Amino acid sequence: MARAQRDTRTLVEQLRDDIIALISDEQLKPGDQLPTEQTLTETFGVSRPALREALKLLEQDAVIRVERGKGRFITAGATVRVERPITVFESVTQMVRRYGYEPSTRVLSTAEVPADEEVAEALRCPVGEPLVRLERLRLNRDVAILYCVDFVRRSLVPGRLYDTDWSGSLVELMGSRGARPVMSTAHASAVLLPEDVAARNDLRDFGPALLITETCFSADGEPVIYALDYHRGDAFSFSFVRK
Amino acid sequence: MARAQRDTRTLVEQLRDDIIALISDEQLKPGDQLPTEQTLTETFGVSRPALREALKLLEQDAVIRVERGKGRFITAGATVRVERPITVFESVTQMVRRYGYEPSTRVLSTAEVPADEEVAEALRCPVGEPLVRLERLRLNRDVAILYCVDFVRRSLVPGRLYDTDWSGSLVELMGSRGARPVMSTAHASAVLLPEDVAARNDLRDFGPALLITETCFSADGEPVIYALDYHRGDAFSFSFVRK
DNA sequence: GTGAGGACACCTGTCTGACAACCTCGAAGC
DNA sequence: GCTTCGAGGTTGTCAGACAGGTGTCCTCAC
Repeated sequence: MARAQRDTRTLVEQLRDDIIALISDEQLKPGDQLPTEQTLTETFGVSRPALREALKLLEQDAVIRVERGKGRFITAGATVRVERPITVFESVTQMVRRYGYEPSTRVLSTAEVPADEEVAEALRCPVGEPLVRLERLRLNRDVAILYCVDFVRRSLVPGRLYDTDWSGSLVELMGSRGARPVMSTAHASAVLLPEDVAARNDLRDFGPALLITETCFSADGEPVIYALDYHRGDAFSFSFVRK
Repeated sequence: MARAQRDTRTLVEQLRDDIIALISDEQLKPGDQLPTEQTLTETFGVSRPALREALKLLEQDAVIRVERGKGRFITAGATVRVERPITVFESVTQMVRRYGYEPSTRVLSTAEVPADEEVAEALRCPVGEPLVRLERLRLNRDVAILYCVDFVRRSLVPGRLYDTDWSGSLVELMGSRGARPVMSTAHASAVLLPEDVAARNDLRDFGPALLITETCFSADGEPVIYALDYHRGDAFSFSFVRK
């Protein structure tokens, strides 16, 4: 009862964050014991089930470890955190801005193409399905930092291709069409720009690229965008936690 | 009570997996409603608190979404899964094997070096701290696929450097020293092999490399290994989920 | 004095029952 | 036809209780 209800989050989520704050405040280190359930319920003024749900979340997050009959203990996961990991979904546009770039976008080409096997599998559509293929380049102060190829189902973007503004965030665009991507599966590898692309766009000095091949899904689980993003090697570095 | 107790996992964890199985069995799709708490407690023969803890875990995993007063619904996260994502910690040795390679390891150099600023910050030790610098190459059928540089505190591997077998998994080695890494923070970027390394080891044709810079932590939260792993671009591709 | 055993306190795991807050939808009243 | 109200369904939260594992300390037998 000792708890403000302004917060729209559920009690459990507040509790989870409160406990993290407590670990930080008390400077608890890996191996240290967390206060017992009874103590915590009293400190936070909540019931045991609510507290236990919050603790369970932290346990799944590898922040704490539980030993029956003994107690709960801080693990290494409590100290190992990274800001804005690549595993949090965001649009390429957002990501680029977050890196401090304010890029201009150059639309290299838009075309209606039939789905080949690779794209068809990713977008779960028949081979030959009409798609829009979008080819773009993002430049920061006239330096190309990102070369992107995107595929979306033609049926999701009806109308004439040149009536649409393709220079903004594709995620936003799909969002306005009622199919906003909210998560994705991705693969990362290191490549060079395709030879013809480098030649056509004067990108010989692009250097090694981090290629992220990403299939974006909308809230109803439908694949919406299939994207190949070539990140200039010396312009991007992605972080993540492994546990 | 309808539940086998052989399983050493806690009831909640079994429940979480049971619910995932149920989603799969019933072929529930994103947007579909999950059975209500009451229904689920009856089908699984468990209490509501236990069930709720399991549901909370799935909620955190973005498998389900809850709307108060309405019910729980499947989200895209239920369908979007990836096997063996890069976000699960494992040793480089394990990872390479998982890719189907059976590489030989060539130890290029071992040396005792003082920590420079970059490494000192990662390993949270003073600049100048004595470290072991280990330089290795992994070859698959005589093709170099991975070039690794590792740093560990000298104090963790006492004894003469050449008395230690450095050709195996460094994670295992540290494990036998009581400091087994269990998680890490990592950064990925695309680079070329350092010029001198390529020259010295006849690696001109290595091509673009996916560089993963990783700090590995032991269970007690101490940084144990600082590693630079250059993955040959055409030999590796890492997958992960973003949500 | 010493070692083995048991009683007990402490902790987490699980269950039961209850009430509050929120949503939907239909029926009653206007 | 429209609005209002209320009943029923669903999740959010709480209180209390018992079960089972762990560690400690005391006692008792030797």
